[in-house]
Amino acid sequence: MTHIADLTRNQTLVLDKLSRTDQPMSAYTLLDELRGDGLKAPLQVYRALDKLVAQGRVHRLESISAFVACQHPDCQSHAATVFMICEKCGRVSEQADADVAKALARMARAESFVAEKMSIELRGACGKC
Amino acid sequence: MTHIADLTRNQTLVLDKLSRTDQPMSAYTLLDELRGDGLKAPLQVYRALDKLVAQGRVHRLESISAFVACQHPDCQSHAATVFMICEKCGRVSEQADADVAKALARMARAESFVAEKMSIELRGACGKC
DNA sequence: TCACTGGTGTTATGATATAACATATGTTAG
DNA sequence: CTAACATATGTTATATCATAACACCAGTGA
Repeated sequence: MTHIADLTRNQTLVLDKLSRTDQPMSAYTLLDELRGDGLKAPLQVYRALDKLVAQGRVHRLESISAFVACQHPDCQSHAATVFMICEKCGRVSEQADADVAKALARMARAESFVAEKMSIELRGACGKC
Repeated sequence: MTHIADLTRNQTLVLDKLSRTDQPMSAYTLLDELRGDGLKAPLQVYRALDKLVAQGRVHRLESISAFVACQHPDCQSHAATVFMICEKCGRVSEQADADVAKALARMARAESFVAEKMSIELRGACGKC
């Protein structure tokens, strides 16, 4: 049922880079760090990111225009995904939560709103900071 | 020029413009529409927006890099504010919800995370579309 | 008066993202 | 096989979003 598509070279480079850090990265930072691997233009990174995000392997943090590798074993779950972004150390915690999902589903229903994408992002200070 | 409350001229221009539409606007769209009122540079708009957002009179929609006037009578409430953004007609519905706020507060507590800002945005199709 | 604060105006620049077009490669139907 | 199609890629240029830096001015309070 869950088909894992094979990644192309550029997608692999981007996902590998994101997976090896615990912090989100901007598309241009990714590009800079992948120049040694032959990437030269923003579009090469953005196209790879588009695919990875569509597959759920990478998430875009809207509030900081950056990307993180999915930390979640199964991102196909129907629970809402909440990102807690530490503004001091930059680290991001990704948590799914059924209560949030239920409350949002109820709100959407009340408005006859059909949600296709959702982003829930908290910014502040993590426990270590 | 009639100033609203304690707002400056530029802040008043920006808030007026945002209040007269039911759709979010980008900073540059605001600038274009306010050129007739004497605004000439992006910073004039961004500075006004910064103040208005800090006061809670305007919200920034992170996922679409746009701004909306607050639709909420009392935005000082402690409930989480959820934005439902229709990708067809562009209209935005702003709703506060205690259940969402509680669930997010519980999650943050569990991680010892201290949230300073939060953004909750659903994108999809509204009831009319 | 003088320092301080906050708003304004202006030019320049930085940061994020996509358009448009050319080329290549793999898959599939005829 | 090969024509048609879909998809990935490379490249240049451009669009879109946001801030840095500096100068000026007006109000406030010691």
